[in-house]
Amino acid sequence: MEKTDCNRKLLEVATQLFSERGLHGVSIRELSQAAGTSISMISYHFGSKEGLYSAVLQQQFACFAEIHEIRQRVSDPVEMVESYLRWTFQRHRNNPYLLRFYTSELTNPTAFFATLVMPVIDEVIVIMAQAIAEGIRQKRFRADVDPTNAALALAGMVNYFFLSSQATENLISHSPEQDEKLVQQYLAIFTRGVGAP
Amino acid sequence: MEKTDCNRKLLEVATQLFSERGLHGVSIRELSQAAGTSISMISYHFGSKEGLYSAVLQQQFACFAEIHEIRQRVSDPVEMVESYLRWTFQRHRNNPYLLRFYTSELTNPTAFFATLVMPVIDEVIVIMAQAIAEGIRQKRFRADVDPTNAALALAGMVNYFFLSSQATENLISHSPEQDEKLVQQYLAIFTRGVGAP
DNA sequence: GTCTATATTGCGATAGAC
DNA sequence: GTCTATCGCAATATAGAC
Repeated sequence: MEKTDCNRKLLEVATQLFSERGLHGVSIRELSQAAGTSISMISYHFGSKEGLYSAVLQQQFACFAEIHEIRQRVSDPVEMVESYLRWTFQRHRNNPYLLRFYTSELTNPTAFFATLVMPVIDEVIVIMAQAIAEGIRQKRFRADVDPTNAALALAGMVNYFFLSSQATENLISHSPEQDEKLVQQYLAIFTRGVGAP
Repeated sequence: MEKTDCNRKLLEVATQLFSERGLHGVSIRELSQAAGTSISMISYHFGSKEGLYSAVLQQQFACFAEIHEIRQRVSDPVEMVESYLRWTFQRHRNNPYLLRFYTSELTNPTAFFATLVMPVIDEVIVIMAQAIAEGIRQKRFRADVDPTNAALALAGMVNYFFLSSQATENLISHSPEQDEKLVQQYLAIFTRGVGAP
């Protein structure tokens, strides 16, 4: 293997294997073998197995920063909800491993949860809660809606579609062609749900 | 330790430890030590570490069968949604470990996912989709709502509240005293969201 | 930068005494 | 039914050659 192509390949296979079986479910033997390199390359490039996991995690969660650009571009609350939904669908489509790290860290947090995961999740929730609060101020959303709780409900609806896909593959199509239809369904449910009468 | 009190104690500590760190994150040494017994008791009572994990899983997911009683007792679609929400809150409150096994199995499925987990999840989704379809037939919900997708959205809203609790403990109260308020918020968002105009 | 070989620790499972 | 002791193996990490 040439130069530090080894580095890239390790990150690639680690992303898949860690996402499928978690930090403890994969050995550095299997990782190095799947990457077509030797076991010592993990320590050399990433310090340790946990160092490799941490590098994967950082790569996975980098896309959450995009929420800031969206917030800057979109001012209308309803448009913000629609943008969030479409962005979230695209995020999961562009990166089929993301949700596994996301939920795996939420339910069985590793040492990196507090520094790498929780901050970016909170940022998104806070920004969406702000958008919803703005909708309430504009009297387009009901005054008795709790912005943070509504933001969680919104995130829950869309993320659960991907979270449950393993269990519901026989009940509903998960084809990307349905995505825009689903965005509109969730948008309709949510905006009518929190909308002023 | 007397008689097969050992059995009970092992199940108890295994439930906590497996929920926190997953099947691969806990060793039988640690399990037996935490249970105040010896390592060989796991093989003796449960065959293997995986056998113990399987026993825990069955115990955890037994409560999902309660959905059948609810369905039998409640005929009104809106009432069914409210009953589902309250039942789900109670399920998570009665058993703080349930959601971890639930999502851990969804994202990093073990050998038991297909037989122990997926069937009970699907049952709940199917029953709720039936209730929503009935609401559409009664023209109380909109005709353009997809029942299965709406059932997933409903499940997503409420489950995500618990799923994200580790990340959002600084953003929103997770005290049980708020539960009824949250049930009403989710009920309002969902029924208005899918409701006929 | 990458390999092979190895040191060391911890794993799951079980044999055999009681 | 429960224990101690141990087997065989796989784990992470690293030393040292190239």
